[in-house]
Amino acid sequence: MAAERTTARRHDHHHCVQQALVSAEGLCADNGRRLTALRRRVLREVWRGHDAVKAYDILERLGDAERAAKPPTVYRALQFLQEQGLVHRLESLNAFVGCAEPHRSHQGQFLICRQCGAVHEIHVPQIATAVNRLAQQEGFKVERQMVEVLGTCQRCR
Amino acid sequence: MAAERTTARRHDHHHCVQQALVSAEGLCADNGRRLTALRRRVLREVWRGHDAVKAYDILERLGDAERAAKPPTVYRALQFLQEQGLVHRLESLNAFVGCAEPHRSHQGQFLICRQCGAVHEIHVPQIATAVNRLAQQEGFKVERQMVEVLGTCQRCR
DNA sequence: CGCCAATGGTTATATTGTAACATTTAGATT
DNA sequence: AATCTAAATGTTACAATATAACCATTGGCG
Repeated sequence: MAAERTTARRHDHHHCVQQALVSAEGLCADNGRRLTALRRRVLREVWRGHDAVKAYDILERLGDAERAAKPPTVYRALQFLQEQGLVHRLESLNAFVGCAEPHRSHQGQFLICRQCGAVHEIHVPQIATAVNRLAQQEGFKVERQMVEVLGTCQRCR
Repeated sequence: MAAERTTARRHDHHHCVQQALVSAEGLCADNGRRLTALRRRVLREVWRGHDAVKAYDILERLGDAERAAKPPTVYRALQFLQEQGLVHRLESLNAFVGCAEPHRSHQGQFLICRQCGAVHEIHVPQIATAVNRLAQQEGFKVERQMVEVLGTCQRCR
């Protein structure tokens, strides 16, 4: 159930999901890309809670009893969603999480709880700034920044 | 050959490797851990250059013609080396890189060139500071920070 | 309608990583 | 030195993650 996966404090998770879907519709429309049924379906699964979701978990939930979904189906949808900024990939977990603010440009900074799996996207501009400054010194052209902080969230302590 | 893998500008890479091995010996001695032949061998392979090395690449180079090495052999050695702080795992690449300063405590911050694969470990205390401050606000206990910056290095531009 | 580019299905396989148990080895102890 | 033991390594088997390549379908367009 969604209840056991939603994290942090209690909240109306249905609202989160709706928000994400509406956001996604808008964003895809703006970009002239199609948010197909499959992609919406996958996005929904990613938004099952606020923790990271594995590709193969989505896969399982996608298939009917008779015919199971195949990996490329999910990976393609996930790639699309990533390109649109609708989901982030958490490299340290090999998993995915929905982006709550796909409009805002950001780099992907996360607090990840080892205990409960909650993923909290953060926005610390100082990090990006410091990275960019150093990169500039080094003559390095930044394309993507990933910041993943593993630890224990407030609730789990 | 090592030459084609060493990155950034020309340098005496043999010196890097020696440095790393000496460092490793000292560190293990201090910690009362054994730097066995196998572990040294793996560390050497990780230090083949300054780019990230994949576990299965090490694996191939480990085995004799007759009997190939098996995955757990490499993964165990890598885990040991990570625990000692002698190598870092690059989550975004599923690969490993030697740590040039295993004594200094740090969080693992890297500039990774997509072109040539060069991995440049950086030390930007402002990042750790900013992360820690935010984590504190959130009541989040930090255990590990990962910062991986993908882009293009000076040479490749 | 008929075309075509985008999307999704399917098969097969590559890559990455681990569990579980057996064997060997290095160092401590007698 | 012989013996013991914990650490290290070997081995088998498999789990988990991901992609290549090719085919079928579909949705929008002239």
